[in-house]
Amino acid sequence: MKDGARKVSDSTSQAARVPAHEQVYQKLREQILFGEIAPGEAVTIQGLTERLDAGMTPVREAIRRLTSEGALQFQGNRRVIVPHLTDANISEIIFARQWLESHLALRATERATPADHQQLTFMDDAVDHAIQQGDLRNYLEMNYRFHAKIYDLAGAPILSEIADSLWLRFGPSLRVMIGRVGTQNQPDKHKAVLECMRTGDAEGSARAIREDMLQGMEQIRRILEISGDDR
Amino acid sequence: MKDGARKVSDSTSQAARVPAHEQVYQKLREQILFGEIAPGEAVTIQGLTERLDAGMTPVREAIRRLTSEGALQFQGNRRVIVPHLTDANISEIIFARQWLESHLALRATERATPADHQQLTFMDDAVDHAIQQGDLRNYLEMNYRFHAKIYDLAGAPILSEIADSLWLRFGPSLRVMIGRVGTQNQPDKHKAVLECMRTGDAEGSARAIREDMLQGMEQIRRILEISGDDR
DNA sequence: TGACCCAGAATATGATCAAATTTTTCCGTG
DNA sequence: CACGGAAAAATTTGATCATATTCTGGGTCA
Repeated sequence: MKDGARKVSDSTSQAARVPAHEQVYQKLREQILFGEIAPGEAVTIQGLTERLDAGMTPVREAIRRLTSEGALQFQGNRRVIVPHLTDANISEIIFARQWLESHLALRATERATPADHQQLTFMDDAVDHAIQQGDLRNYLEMNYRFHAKIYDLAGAPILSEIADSLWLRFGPSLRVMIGRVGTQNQPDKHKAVLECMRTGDAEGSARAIREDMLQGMEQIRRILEISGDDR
Repeated sequence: MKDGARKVSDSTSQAARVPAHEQVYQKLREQILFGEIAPGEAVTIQGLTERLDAGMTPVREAIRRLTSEGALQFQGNRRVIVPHLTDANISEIIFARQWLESHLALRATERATPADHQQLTFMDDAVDHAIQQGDLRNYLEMNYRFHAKIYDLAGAPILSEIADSLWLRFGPSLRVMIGRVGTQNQPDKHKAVLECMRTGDAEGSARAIREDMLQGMEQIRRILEISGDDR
């Protein structure tokens, strides 16, 4: 009954170890994180089963997970959307990230090895490259990976998860903001962070990361304030 | 084929508006939060379908949600357990709760009305009552509700969610701790918090809540340190 | 001790039922 | 005669379950 043109177990040869619901989760997560789904846009189960070529159950589970993390939002009735950020939301996120990013950067600086410094430098170069190319999607991804690497280095899994989940909340709006302002106008403090990490200046890293974060978040706030039109 | 001895829609008469996966989530969440499932204990899908008298799909979704929130943990293979807390975990939770609880208490103090003060007083009385009775389960629940009410008053949904998810992480261990120490030896700072809230001393509330939290968390750390045996 | 087999548990699909939104139809009014 | 709006039909989408399939772990036998 399941004869021919299905995709039984050939998907990625040896990637069969990863359960479907996990794969679906990862894919959907990235699509939200990097703004492929706009704030306010609806996410339907059946739409995703086609879009991601998956069954209904795995999609369902992925949606639940992302809803828990604040990346998606129940819409009273049983619709699910990518939430809009309110001004109050942004304030909360800024408040939380001030603590989180500073602390994680501080710990990361203390624990990072030269090899880690090099990896971070590569990532930052990739960010710069994406900026030059005006490659929006790649900019978002590389910028995220830079920060995510720092989270990872901090060796604080719980705090890292919280930071990650915050990123999921503002990711879609970040994309809107950059889409309007352009990648060119994105000054970041990554160079300063790298310098501090190399010299072991943990406090300095924390301060630089905090400023980097604030720049971005305030820019999001400004853009979303002006244009409440993206619905 | 759906006629006879099934449980089609008779479960709770008019509670049909709440989806099953939501109900299952709430129930399982409480069971974890109030320590009915011990750290290290396995949680099986089929076990829950019986335990909560639910279908397999809703149970699955509830487990995914709780896993996202850190209340459950994938065990490499496809087992799911209530995670053990490590010493490092506790440090992270303390760090996070220090700023979260303080900030939420501060905001709550600024926004609370006399009616809210009264509700909090009732809740604290319930805590005291549970302590006198030595009613472990009720103590845990009322203590949680006291804090949750403060989160609610703060009017900061994102931060509240984070605080809630942290509670899910240490809930099971809190139960272990109190189960060993007894409800009697649980001094709390709730009275001080209430007094500060009534007089509008926001900083004072923040400090008192922070101390209350620290007391509890350090006690958990101490107990778990001594006895690595609960597995 | 190591390989094999079996039981049980988890993953994943498709079918089926229910709810909600959208579209269509129809009637009354200006 | 056209327009607006309410009611009803139709379509779309979500919720749940029964079932088939796959994988893990443990026990047994050589």
